[in-house]
Amino acid sequence: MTTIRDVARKAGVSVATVSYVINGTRNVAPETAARVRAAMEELNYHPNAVAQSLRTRSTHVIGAVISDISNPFFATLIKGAEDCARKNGYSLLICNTSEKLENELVYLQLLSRKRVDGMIIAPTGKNDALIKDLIERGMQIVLIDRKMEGVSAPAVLSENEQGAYQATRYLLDHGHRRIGIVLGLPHVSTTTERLLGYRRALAEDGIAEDPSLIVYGHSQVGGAREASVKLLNRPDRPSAVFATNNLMTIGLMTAIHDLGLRCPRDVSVIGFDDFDWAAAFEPPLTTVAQDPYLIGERAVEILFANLNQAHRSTPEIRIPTRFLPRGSVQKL
Amino acid sequence: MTTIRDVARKAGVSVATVSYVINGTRNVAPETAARVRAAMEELNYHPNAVAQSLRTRSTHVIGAVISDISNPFFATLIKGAEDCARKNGYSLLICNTSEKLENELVYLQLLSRKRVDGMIIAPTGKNDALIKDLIERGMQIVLIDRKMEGVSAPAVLSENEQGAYQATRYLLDHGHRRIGIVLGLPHVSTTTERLLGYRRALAEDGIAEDPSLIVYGHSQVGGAREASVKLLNRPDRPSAVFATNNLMTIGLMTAIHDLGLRCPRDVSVIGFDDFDWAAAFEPPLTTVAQDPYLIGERAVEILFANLNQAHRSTPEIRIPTRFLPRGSVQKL
DNA sequence: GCTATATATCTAAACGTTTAGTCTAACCGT
DNA sequence: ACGGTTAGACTAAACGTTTAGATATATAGC
Repeated sequence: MTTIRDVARKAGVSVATVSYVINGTRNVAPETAARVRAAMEELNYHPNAVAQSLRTRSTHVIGAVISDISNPFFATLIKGAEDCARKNGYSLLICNTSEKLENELVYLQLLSRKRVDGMIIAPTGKNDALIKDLIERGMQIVLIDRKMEGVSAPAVLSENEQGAYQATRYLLDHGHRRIGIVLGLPHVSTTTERLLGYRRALAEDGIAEDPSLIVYGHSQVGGAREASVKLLNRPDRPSAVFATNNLMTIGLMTAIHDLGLRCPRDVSVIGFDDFDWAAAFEPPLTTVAQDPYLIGERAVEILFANLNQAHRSTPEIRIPTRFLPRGSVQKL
Repeated sequence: MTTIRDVARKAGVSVATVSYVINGTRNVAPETAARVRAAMEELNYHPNAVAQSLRTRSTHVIGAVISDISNPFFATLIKGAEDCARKNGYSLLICNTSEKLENELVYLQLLSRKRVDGMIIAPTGKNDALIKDLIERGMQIVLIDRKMEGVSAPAVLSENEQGAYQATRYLLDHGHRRIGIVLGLPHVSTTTERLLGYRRALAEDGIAEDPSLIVYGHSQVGGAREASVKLLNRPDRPSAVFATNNLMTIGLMTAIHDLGLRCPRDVSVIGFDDFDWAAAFEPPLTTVAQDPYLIGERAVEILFANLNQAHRSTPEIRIPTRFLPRGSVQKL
């Protein structure tokens, strides 16, 4: 690999001068600059970003800690984050925790060692200690999708309560009284917030909550399928089910299919999260659409804003959801 | 940030000794080691990976250049790659080219400057020069999903020709004679290979190729929808259509839906790529399933193998596809 | 008791940049 | 002609590690 020293030698200048023409940080005579550039060209020189990082104490990398990149929600979120990062000359290092606290810990340590300039994190939820510690020692962190009580970091989240409320409200307005809900992981904020919205709508109509209608799929398709089967096999089967994320929705639809039921004839469905295929197949799915791309984008925007300010702000940004009525809900 | 020097001072030893206990590269007396570890603990010391990289000339990062992380195929591939990378102590830097040559060039330069230890690349296809150049100067590169003629790098690919052949064969066996095909990007190897399989099956039955049945969606849902609408609006509409990747499939299904047609009653469909939702909605989609997770995993396995060998091998690995007959094809 | 060997530790140079400080020569105004 | 300014270039220290080689001390063999 050719170094700045090689370039300097070839151009007959000092390494400092080469550095100045690369970065434009000081005046250098036009003809000298030209000679340096020619030398760089000829030697096919590319500055060593590792050395630059060591010296400048900035890696231009931001770490993205999510549960699972193969989940379309996070994949799209990361796309938004990456697009925004690249525009600002940054790259993204991705880390899949699989919702395991141990993985999250390992990754946070790793990113910290790699001296990333910041992180966006969808926390598993049980780990405030390390995150707090990182923030204290100056690491820039933005929470995405989920928040954590007690950590003072910006967070970019969906309007979960409102979205879930709308979905439930819609079902109630269509005459449904027994409404099941398939939730994801018990202890993350998205789950609790969506449950809250569901409850608010029910309460509004004076419907007593039936605990047997509230089931957890633990954010896995298989788990959602099992939970849904149990839910749908009850003698007093709900007439409608609200699945609170895309994996839950797939599990629920699979269960309906496997039980030989039809949607919406036998059971109405609303899903949280919208994707291309939701409209293209039968039934066209009624969904509460989140905007994961925007979440990712806003998160790194905020990260950069804080990176350039001495004092950091810790806003809680809420990205609105959109309710998309399609064909998976039947009027009773 | 606390440095190795701080630890050394606190433990009353030289920095070398601290380094030795961190890396276990030389004998150090047990009690000294204990003292050093205590100091590290107390100071909450985490080695600076940037400095380590500069010195050891290894970043433990591999670059992943793909077209679009929000495409589930690539998202799953990246998951496989990341899982394998992490097991070996490596991280993944992701780069979305959006199928644009210019982006690919920028990213390859960037990764090269960042001194990644290797790259896995799904090339846009028109850019052999830079990739060849990188390989020549010692960069470890593994091609994924697509290959490039003339570059001597390992490649991990699906059995595209065979998969497409099977799908077409299946349609022929079900009595279809006019079979449309919706292809992705014209110049990438996956497209040409899948077209080849389609042709082989048709030729086998002595069916003359009808160019009007071969359309391109340019690997975008919108493009696929438009192309499909044109295809299905022909007076001599094909009785079956083969969509050669997941985006094409969604575009095709959307077109069918928008035209008020029903699948499989009016038109039979087979898709390339299988995903959770393909089985859960109506019609349950008959697909040729790829194994993107395995592609990603094998790719970084090969990368690591070559990283540790003086002489590198450049195998072309083919990952088998699985044909999954479900409900979207009608017998004529 | 002496050499040979093994063990534990240290010194200092490197990895490839950036950048504060210094130097030189040219230019300017008076 | 001379001090003051400026433009352009250079020197060298620093960023935080690793590691080859030197040094010192203990252990063993005879």
